[in-house]
Amino acid sequence: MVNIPEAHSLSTENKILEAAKKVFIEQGLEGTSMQQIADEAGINKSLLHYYFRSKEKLFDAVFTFAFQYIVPQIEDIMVSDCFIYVKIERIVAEYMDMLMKNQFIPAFILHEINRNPDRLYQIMQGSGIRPEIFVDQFVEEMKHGNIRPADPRQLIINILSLCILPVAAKPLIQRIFFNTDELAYLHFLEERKKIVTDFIIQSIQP
Amino acid sequence: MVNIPEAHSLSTENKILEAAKKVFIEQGLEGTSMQQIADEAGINKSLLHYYFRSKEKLFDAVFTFAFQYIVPQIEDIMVSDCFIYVKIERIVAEYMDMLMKNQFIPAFILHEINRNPDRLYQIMQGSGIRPEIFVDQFVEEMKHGNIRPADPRQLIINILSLCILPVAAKPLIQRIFFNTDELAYLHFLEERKKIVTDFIIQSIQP
DNA sequence: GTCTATATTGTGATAGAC
DNA sequence: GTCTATCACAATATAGAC
Repeated sequence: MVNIPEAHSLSTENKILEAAKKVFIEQGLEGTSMQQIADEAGINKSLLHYYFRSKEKLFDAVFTFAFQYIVPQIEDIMVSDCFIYVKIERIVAEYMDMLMKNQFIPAFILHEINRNPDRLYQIMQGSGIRPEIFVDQFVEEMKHGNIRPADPRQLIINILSLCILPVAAKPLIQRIFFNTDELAYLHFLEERKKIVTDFIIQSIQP
Repeated sequence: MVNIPEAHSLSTENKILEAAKKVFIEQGLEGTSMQQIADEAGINKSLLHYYFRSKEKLFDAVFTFAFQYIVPQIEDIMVSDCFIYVKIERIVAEYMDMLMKNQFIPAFILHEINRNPDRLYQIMQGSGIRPEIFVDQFVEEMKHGNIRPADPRQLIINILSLCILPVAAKPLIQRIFFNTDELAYLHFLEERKKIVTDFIIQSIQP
C-alpha cells in the first residue's frame, strides 16, 4: 500500500475533535456554538456537519473522550501488585497531576452528570470502566487485615472527593485564598498530594 | 397603612424567581430558555422582561441566591462557642443535610465558577461572605493546642470536598454503586455524616 | 472534501392594546 | 400588570457548486 489512506481527511477530523474538546469542555454543550468550534479549528462550519452529523454527535465524541480520560486511568495502578499504601500514594499523585493538566474536565463532567444522566449511562455501557475493581481490591485488603474494615465505597468516594473538588472549584478557591495567583494555587495543589495521601492512609490503618 | 403594597406584584415576581431557580439551577444559564421559565411559572414570556430586564439579570438573581444559600450557612456554627470537634460534627451534618435537600446546587455553582469567574467575583463582593472566619478559628484552635498544626486552608477544603462532591456527582455514584436507587443513596449519604466527621477529627487530633 | 448560500427554527427582547 | 404580536438575530442544519 503506497497511498496513505484518508491522510488528509483524518487530519481535518482531528482538528475538529481537538477544537471541539477545547471549547465544549470549557463552555459546555449549550454554552458552545458550532461557529466557535469551526473558528477554533480554523475551518468552515459546514465541515463539522460533514464529519459529525450533528452538534449532539460531536459532543458525544468529546464527552466520551473526557469521561474515559478521567475515570479509568488509575485502574492500572489499582491492579498492580505493590503494597496498598503505595498504590494509594501513586493514585493520588497521578490523578491530581492529570486533573491539574485538564482543569476544566472535572466541572464539565459534573455538569453533564447532572444535566444528562442518560447520556452518561450510554457512555458507561460502551466504555470498559469497571468500578468493581476498586471495591474488590479494598475488600481483599480488608480480608488480609492490611486496612481497617469499612465500606469500600465510602473510601473510594473519599479519595475522589479530596482530589477532584479542589480542581473543580479552582477559580473560586484561587480567588478566596490566593488572590487569583496561578502559581500559588498550583503549589498548593502540589503540597496537597502528600496531605491527601497521609489523610487517607491514616484513616485506613488498622 | 391599610393597603398591602404591591401584594399582587410581589406574588408574580416570586413565582418567576422560584421558577427561574428551579430551571436555571438544573440546566444552567445557556441550557435554559426564557420560555421554559415562563412555562414553569405559568405566566407569559414578556412578564419575565417586565420584572427583570434581561435573562442575565434574572440569572444573576438566581445565582446570588444559590451562592449565598450554599456558602455562609455554616458561619454561625463556626463562631459559636462549643468545642471545635463538636463544631465540625455539626457543620458536616447540617451542610450535608442542606446539600441533600438542594441536590442540583453544587454542580450548578461549580459549573458557573468555571464558566464565569468574574460574575462570581461580583457576587462575592456584594455578599457578606467571610472565609477568614474559618481560617481564623482553626488558627486559634491550633494556638491552644486543641488541633494539630496544619494549613487551615487545606483543612477547610478537605471538609468541603468530602461533603460537596458526593452530592455533585450523585447521579453517577448512584448508578454505579446503587443501581439508581434513590433511597439507598440517601441512606449512604446519611451514614456518611459520621464517617466524614470521624475522618476529619482523626486527622486534626494532636 | 471544502466552500458559499440558504433554509428553518428558536432565541431574547420590545411595542402596544387592554 | 398582563397579554398578543412581532422584531432582529443567532442557532443548527442542508443544498449544491467546485
